Amino acid sequence: MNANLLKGNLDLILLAIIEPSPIYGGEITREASERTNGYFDFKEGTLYPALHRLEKSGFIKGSFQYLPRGGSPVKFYELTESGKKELSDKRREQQAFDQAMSALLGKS
Amino acid sequence: MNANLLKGNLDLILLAIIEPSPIYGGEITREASERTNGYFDFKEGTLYPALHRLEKSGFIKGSFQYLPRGGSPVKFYELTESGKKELSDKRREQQAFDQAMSALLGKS
DNA sequence: TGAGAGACATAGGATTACGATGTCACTATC
DNA sequence: GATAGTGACATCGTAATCCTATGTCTCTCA
Repeated sequence: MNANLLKGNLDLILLAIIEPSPIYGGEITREASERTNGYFDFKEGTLYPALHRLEKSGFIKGSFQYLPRGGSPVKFYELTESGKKELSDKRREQQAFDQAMSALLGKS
Repeated sequence: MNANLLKGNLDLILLAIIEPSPIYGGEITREASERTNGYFDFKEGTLYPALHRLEKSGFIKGSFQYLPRGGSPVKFYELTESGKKELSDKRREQQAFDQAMSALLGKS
């Protein structure tokens, strides 16, 4: 996978994965990988700074919780209201970009 | 336009615009803008370093030529054989990324 | 001759993905 | 019960890349 293609799309992807229900870091990576047949494989140095960025911007909110199976507590993230708006904005933005790309490349 | 979305896609766009026939910088910008109704508006600080990068990589080849209407000579670029291969590789890469994005976002 | 336009060029800053590394709490094994 | 292993979270430094700002050069036109 070309790393640069991810730039500018990572936030959108994370917001979209978090949207349905609270989820923590490791599960986000697994979800992204499974749903794309291994195409996406977020590294920790990619995922965690991005989550912090989103939290700092107020788009997501995290809280540590214990899993039923024990172990260390994990940080569950969920969308804030502002995050929901950001998600739909970014979806639109991405569609506009896709459309422009198609106009240049010719959809084939 | 979100600048980050362009990252990793600029080379593909330039190669695609250059492919049909030799073209110089200013015309590339105009072409990109016209075909996307003004969505793309490459800045000089974006365009020229990118062209240099592609030329240094051997994907395009430039030569100064005078325009019929006079003025300073302009630098026409055209694809090399290696550039044609790069273009088709990048097209494929982009399609794979699109597909993965759709799998995550749900094409709607 | 001087102002302006068009094309090409590049340095510096900002953003962002990622490799490398570290910490911490718990689990399993010997 | 000491030791090694695992999963999750965290952060530093690097590399890549787009863009703002600035500059130069050539030609045209007033």
